[in-house]
Amino acid sequence: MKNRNERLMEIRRLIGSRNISSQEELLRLLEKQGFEMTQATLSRDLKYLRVAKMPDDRAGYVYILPDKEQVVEETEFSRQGLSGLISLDFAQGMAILRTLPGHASSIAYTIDGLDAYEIAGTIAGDDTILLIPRDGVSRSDLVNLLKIRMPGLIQESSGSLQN
Amino acid sequence: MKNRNERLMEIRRLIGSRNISSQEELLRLLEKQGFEMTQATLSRDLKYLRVAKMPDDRAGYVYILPDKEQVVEETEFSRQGLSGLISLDFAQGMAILRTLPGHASSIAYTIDGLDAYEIAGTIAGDDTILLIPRDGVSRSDLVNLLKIRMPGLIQESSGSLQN
DNA sequence: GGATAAATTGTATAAATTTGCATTTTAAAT
DNA sequence: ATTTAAAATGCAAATTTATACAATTTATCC
Repeated sequence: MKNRNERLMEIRRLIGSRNISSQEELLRLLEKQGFEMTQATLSRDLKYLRVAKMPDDRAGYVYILPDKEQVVEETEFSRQGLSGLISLDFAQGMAILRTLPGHASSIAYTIDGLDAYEIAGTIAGDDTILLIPRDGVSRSDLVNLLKIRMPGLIQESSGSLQN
Repeated sequence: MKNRNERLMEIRRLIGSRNISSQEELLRLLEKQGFEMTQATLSRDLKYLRVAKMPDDRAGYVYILPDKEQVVEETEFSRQGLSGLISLDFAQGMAILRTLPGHASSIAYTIDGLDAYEIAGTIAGDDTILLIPRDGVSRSDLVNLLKIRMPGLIQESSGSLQN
């Protein structure tokens, strides 16, 4: 199971970091990183990750990540098994964090442990965390807090889709 | 050439107004509107319009417009008439739906299936749903959305629905 | 108008993606 | 440790999408 999650993260990282226009192409990149799998599995992974394929002037078609603020990369954090964050989104003054399956509560637990003033509380499901900031706390306040106090959790952005 | 532009507009309209998951399906809808064409041309049109195909929980795959705006359409919820909603309230910019015991997740599931822009996400417990609207979405926007796309869910007589 | 170039489309086919089914792997239960 | 259930994966086939090429339509220029 650990392998699959690592693979999912790597897929996100690759798609976020360059223009990829077919599953075969992505498959080869994954092989270079040591992941062995078939195109069929990759198709399922992309579906799971909600990766869309969009027409593009330059490359013909490119894969794009569905989320806005987001992406994660392997760091000390993920080596400790603490990461697993897929995306970070804001709505109605709150933050919605999507994670790999089963990772939400452990991440939320760690966030709670920060005892940060900025965070009023969190609610975690299986793969989603609702983070409620205190009144007056801005998005960037929150992002900065997480960047500083939980390095590795949030990675820099990449392309986004609608919404 | 006038025909092509009309067709492109109609394609945008159709994609924006409902969930379409294959070019064949879209092709049939276009034929109903009096547009005659082949799948090859449609493929080119979609590329021209930069329409992306994105995985979706309910529908498998859905075409989405590169920009924004989505229209509404009737759902199958109306036929099922399986409400179970008790009340709808607003607090902290969010909507709190109370349901009959055990009904929350199924209703939330259906709401999620709408893929409505206005709704950033939902969290369902046993008899409560927390619905998080996107920034800028008003109470009446939300109520209207639910009235239109999930007819039968909200009873006009329900007391707590003042906009 | 008539000739020519550019754009659009259909046909047929290639390429890419998804999926049913069987198998293997992993997790859970006793 | 065994058994049982659930999840993940590969393989092969089906489905879906993209495209090369030829034919057609539309625009442009004289």
